[in-house]
Amino acid sequence: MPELPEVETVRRGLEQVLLGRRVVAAQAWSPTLRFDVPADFARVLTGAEIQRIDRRAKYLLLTTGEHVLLSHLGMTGTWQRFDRAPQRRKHDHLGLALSDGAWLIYHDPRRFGFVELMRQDEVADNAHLRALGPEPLDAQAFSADYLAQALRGRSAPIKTLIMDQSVVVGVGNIYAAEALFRAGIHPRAKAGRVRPARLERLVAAVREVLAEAIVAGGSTIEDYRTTEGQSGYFQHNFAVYGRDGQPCARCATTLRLLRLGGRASVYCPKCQRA
DNA sequence: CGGGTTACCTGACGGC
DNA sequence: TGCCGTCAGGTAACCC
Repeated sequence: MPELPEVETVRRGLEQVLLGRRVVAAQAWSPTLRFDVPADFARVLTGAEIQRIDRRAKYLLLTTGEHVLLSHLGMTGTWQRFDRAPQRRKHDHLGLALSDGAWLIYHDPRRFGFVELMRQDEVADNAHLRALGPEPLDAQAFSADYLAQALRGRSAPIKTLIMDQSVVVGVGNIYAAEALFRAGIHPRAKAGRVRPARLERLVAAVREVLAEAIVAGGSTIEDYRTTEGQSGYFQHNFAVYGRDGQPCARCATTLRLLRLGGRASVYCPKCQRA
């Protein structure tokens, strides 16, 4: 589900919910998500004060005095706030009771998400975080020059590689498709052969589409919700994602569907060229 | 190493 | 109604 704009929206929501409150009780109802829930989840978080909430790539990092809770939402994970202890629903896996009486619940039907606990000094070499590429909204780190160097010599489709979190983070299937449309690049173009001027457009398009989607609170296809349970609304602005068979908004050509690495990839055969 | 496929899990939807 | 196949915002583990 959630790509960078959705995770960033959740991060902002969690700041509202958590900062300045204490976790008075923590519970893990499910022993495993994608991976095992840490056995000391409840012990470590009970009594903790969350001092900061950061996002790196599609990961959320909740920092207490000593520990960091790493959370990835997978495809269908949500962190949702309730005014008071809610009735436990199917697929509610984790719960945090807060000092203001609110509860924060991690809900994830497919259980592709996961949480991990570590000490602050272990963050830098955490296996999930270590190999990540630059943040796309960091203009210094994610430049056309950087991207050209990262893609040099690579024959995989450009779409596959901009979704590769070691090349650039935060871009998933929706925003890859949207950014490639905006940049006029065919999703199957061989990554190492895309000319510098077009990489320049792609870098700009990635940044633009992500920034617009953050403003819109992300995109809700089905499961994604903010901490307040709201849907995002960027899905109303999709130019290509989920629109195969419909006319291109720019040139009216019928949008086509490709499958790359098992992922649906919709594009305009006229506006997007290899 | 790079590139490609499969697996993880549940639910929704379409076809029969 | 129900069964079966397919698909879904991600990523890690395999294979060659």
